[in-house]
Amino acid sequence: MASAPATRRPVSRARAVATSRFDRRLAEIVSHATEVFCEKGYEGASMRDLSRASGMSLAGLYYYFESKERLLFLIQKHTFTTIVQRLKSRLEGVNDPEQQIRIFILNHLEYFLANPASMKVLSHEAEALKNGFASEVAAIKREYYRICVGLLDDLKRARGLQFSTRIAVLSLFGMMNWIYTWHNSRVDADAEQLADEMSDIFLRGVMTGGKVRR
Amino acid sequence: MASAPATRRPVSRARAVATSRFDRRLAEIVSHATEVFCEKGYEGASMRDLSRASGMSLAGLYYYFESKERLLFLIQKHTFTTIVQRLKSRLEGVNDPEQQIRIFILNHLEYFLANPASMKVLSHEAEALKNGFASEVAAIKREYYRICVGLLDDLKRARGLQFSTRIAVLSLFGMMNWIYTWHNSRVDADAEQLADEMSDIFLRGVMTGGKVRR
DNA sequence: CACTGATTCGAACGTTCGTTCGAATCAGTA
DNA sequence: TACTGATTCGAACGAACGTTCGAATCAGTG
Repeated sequence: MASAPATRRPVSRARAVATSRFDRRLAEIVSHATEVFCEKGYEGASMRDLSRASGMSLAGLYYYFESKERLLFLIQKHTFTTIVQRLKSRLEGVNDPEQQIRIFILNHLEYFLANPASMKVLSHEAEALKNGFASEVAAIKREYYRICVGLLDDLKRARGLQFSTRIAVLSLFGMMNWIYTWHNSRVDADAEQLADEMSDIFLRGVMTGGKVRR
Repeated sequence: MASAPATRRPVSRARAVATSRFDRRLAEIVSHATEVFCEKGYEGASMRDLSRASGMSLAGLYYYFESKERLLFLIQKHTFTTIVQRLKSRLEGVNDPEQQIRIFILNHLEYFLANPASMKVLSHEAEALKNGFASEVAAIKREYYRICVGLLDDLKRARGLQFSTRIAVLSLFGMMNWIYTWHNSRVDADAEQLADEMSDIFLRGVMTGGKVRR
């Protein structure tokens, strides 16, 4: 999250207090905006919608960020950074490739179900940003993708498997990210069980040798 | 596809000719609009964009459909209807559940890669329609979903398997539909090979008994 | 040719869009 | 208390939005 007004950074002597006040308010706005973007889509949501949702005047919002696009950027960057950071800390000390992949899936789904609006905005509005904003988020995405590729390559090496890592990783992402289109917390399982079921399907699918056909 | 101007149906004596002329022109517009919706999103694409892409004046477009929303509806309905129709004809005469599922996947991916723009608009703009338009497309989607559930239930019965059909079907849809976010025809395999790889992952995943863990 | 309905378009409608600006208000120090 | 920078807002900007309308053009028949 940023820590300066959209226009000019206030060099305040009471830095800690002023900065945190600003950041807290920005975080509130980001949170409300996430819900609105989730519901109406980035293009479909107007600044006036965001104003209404956050209880702040239209003009007031621009004290916290310089454009609607930057607001989407803040949401995506924060969400993606958090999920990668949590993943790294969870993977520490685990060496078995299969366990690592199960952790990858669990981490992804737990965050997904705990922050469905953020994750929908991240998944569904992936093409909405342009130029600098887009490339910064793309860099995080690439890192996240690379981590998963690494885990799968480890698994292949450890078990002497043969399959296209690219297809496998992207299929896995598809399984996981598609959830935003169907998950209903009132009828569907929680993250842990969902992660188990998807992990089973994916890992068996990728680890079982020989053709299933016939 | 419809067969009447947006406002009032022309009761022409040369029905065959007039109707087909109208339909041909509408199909061209739909085709151009699909590309534009694919590239800029439904909300992000303006009627002026569609006018430019199809080479017809802004006002002229409204002779062929009564609103931007109805145009999206035409795209989605035609795409979905076609894919379901092809699936049904391909499934005829096949009885083995595993083969049926492989056909389901192949049919989906072949259409996906042959009509990437249509399928992206279908997948990505699933929530853009409202009320009547939305429910008509939702009905086709439900039928498509139900077919896949039926095939998987058959497989479970035939092989004595145990897994959540709902999770399996939706995971499979995720794998397949996510393709629009990553497929690059210059580096990725063709539909047949892709379908084989995804079928292998999915079917092994769902058919392999016992825990893989440990 | 004249006639008719199908097709196309320029121009404009009223609305909403993202953003800006200057003035007002607030909070915190001196 | 007076002062200062942080924060908020009403009002407006020009641009772009989806849609409409009446007139012009086209194609096909008599």
